[in-house]
Amino acid sequence: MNDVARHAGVGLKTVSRVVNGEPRVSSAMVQRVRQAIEDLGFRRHEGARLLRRGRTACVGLVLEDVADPFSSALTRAVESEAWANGFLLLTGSSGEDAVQERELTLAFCAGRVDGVVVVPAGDDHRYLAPEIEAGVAAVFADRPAGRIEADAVLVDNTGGARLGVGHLLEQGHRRIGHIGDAEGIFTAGERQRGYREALEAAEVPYDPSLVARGPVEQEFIRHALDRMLAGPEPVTAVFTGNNRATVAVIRDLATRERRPALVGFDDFELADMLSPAVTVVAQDAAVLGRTAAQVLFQRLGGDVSSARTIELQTRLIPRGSGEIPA
Amino acid sequence: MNDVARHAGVGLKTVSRVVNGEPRVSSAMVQRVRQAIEDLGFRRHEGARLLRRGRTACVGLVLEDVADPFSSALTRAVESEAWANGFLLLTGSSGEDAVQERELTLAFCAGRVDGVVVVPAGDDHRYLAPEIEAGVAAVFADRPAGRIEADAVLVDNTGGARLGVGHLLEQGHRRIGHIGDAEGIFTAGERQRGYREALEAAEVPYDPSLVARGPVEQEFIRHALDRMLAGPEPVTAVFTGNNRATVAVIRDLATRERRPALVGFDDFELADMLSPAVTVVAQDAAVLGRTAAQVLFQRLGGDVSSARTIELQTRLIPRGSGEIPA
DNA sequence: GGTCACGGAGACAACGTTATCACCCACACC
DNA sequence: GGTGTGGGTGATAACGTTGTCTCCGTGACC
Repeated sequence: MNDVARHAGVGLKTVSRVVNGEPRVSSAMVQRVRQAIEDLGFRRHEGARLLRRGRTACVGLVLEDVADPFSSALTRAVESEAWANGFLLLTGSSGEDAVQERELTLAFCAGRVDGVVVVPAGDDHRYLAPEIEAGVAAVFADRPAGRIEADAVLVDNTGGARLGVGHLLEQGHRRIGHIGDAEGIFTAGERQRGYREALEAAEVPYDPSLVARGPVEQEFIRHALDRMLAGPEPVTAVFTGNNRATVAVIRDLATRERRPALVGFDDFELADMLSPAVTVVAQDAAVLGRTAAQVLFQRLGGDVSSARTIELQTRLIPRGSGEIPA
Repeated sequence: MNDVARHAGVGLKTVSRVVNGEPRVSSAMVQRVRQAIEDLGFRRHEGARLLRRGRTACVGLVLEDVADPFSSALTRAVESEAWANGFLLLTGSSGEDAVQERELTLAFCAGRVDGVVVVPAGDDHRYLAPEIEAGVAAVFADRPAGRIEADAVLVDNTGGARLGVGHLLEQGHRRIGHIGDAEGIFTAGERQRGYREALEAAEVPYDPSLVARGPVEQEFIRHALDRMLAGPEPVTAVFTGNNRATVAVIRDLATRERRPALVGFDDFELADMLSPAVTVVAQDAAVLGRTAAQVLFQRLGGDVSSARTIELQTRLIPRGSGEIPA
């Protein structure tokens, strides 16, 4: 910029004014400066600018795994919202690991993003308090923050699970198994609660031995189904707590004679093309991402009202796999 | 940092030294500074640091669409490579639009990323020349750069298509249709070339009326299949040029009586669970992303050898849909 | 004709780091 | 006892912007 100023024979500040399109510069000056910029191939150094201004125009997004379809839809939504606000988006995957989540989030904050959207893996986010204190906006998506007050955009997991299990109960099922994510994952707990509530509302006893929660590994799923389908009172239906589990169950059931009814939480591509087509409780990742980003930008825009939680609704998409009668 | 220095009663530079773990600081000093940092909750300002050092420790990734499974696998790979090198990753979707790609890439460069991995949408990348001149490393992934010299990591699209079409020819098919991405998309052209080469190698005449290239919209696919399946010599097999087209074709075929054999370029989740399970030519997005990132970091590490192009191999995964005899 | 307002321009200090250099002291060497 | 030598430390100047303040005209107003 110094070079430009010299080359145009004007003051440094005048160049700055032209670059920023500030008023009160005579058109002759503008011309000269423009020409000099052209000649020297000058480009404003964003880093320096933001050092001075105190903002980076970047927001961070911490996900469980970028490659997960739920995450990618969420990313897409946050990205387009960010872009619309003139912000760039940094992304990173926590791999469902609380330490990694923390490292990543703090790395973003150290890089001085203006805000972060976090799909938390851990349940203690006190580490973020100093950052929030320092002015970083933080919005939690899909799962709430642990041990700090913060904005969150969630899905009505319990209600969704009730919807899915209710659908199975309507078909006459009374022995309904549940396979969900490991202990400690917020959404999984909420969905299990919905499963239980639906059963109890229908006066079907809740049987803990029909619930399997653990890592979504083909091995784990196989054991769980073995157990549920064995014995004098095998399950006639299964409610899965996430789409990876749903797919794993479908894979496993393909190897078996007995095919229980199935309803899964979270939709996935080609669910309608399988036979039978898979009934799911759909949550809208795009809306989730968009909403979270909107809250974030409201905060960045100066909204200092107290933290709020938004809960999005789910909807049942009956496709057939839930309608196999008991 | 000034505050820390005052609080600890030491010089500014000493704080800097402690923060950066530089040698030649007495342990007493380290203690005092550490304490002061603790007391004041000091955190190094990355922006200022990088302004001084000239690097941002950020790389950008420009994709067609973050939400596409191919892209997400690629993202994941680039991300983990970046993270391993201590870099943060910025992502953005071009939406297969050359203008958007350019805007996004330049926005990354303006944000002073140290390098970019670009899955190009356009075919003219001269706009990147000044940036590369200015020291930004650029690696193209999946498709080559247009009108500039740059590193590229590609897939052997032509060979892959030959593989897929060859598989159909082996099953006795002679009327094989091809549905691929619109004109102007590099990979689509290459795959169509492979399709043609395979036919000619088998002395089957290449019939342009059996080729449909356009946007992956259900409507377009329907028309294409209508045409291919009508007339006195309908196709007995279809080779699709990308996974979105493959899925669209499967969706469409589900509504028809006549079911031609099908081989698709690019694998997708649940391809093995459909009936018939879908035979595909698989390309490894993770390897592609990892390789591109590795080349990028070699460049950032000071490798100034001339631009090179790496081509990755594909492999055929026979699952059944290609084995329907003519 | 003096003052006032205002448009146009530049000097200078900041933003928060790091690099360079100079300094001081202690110890070993001739 | 001078003279290196080298570890430990701090002043100071960058890095490339933008905010603030000042300055200089020019025309309008009393």
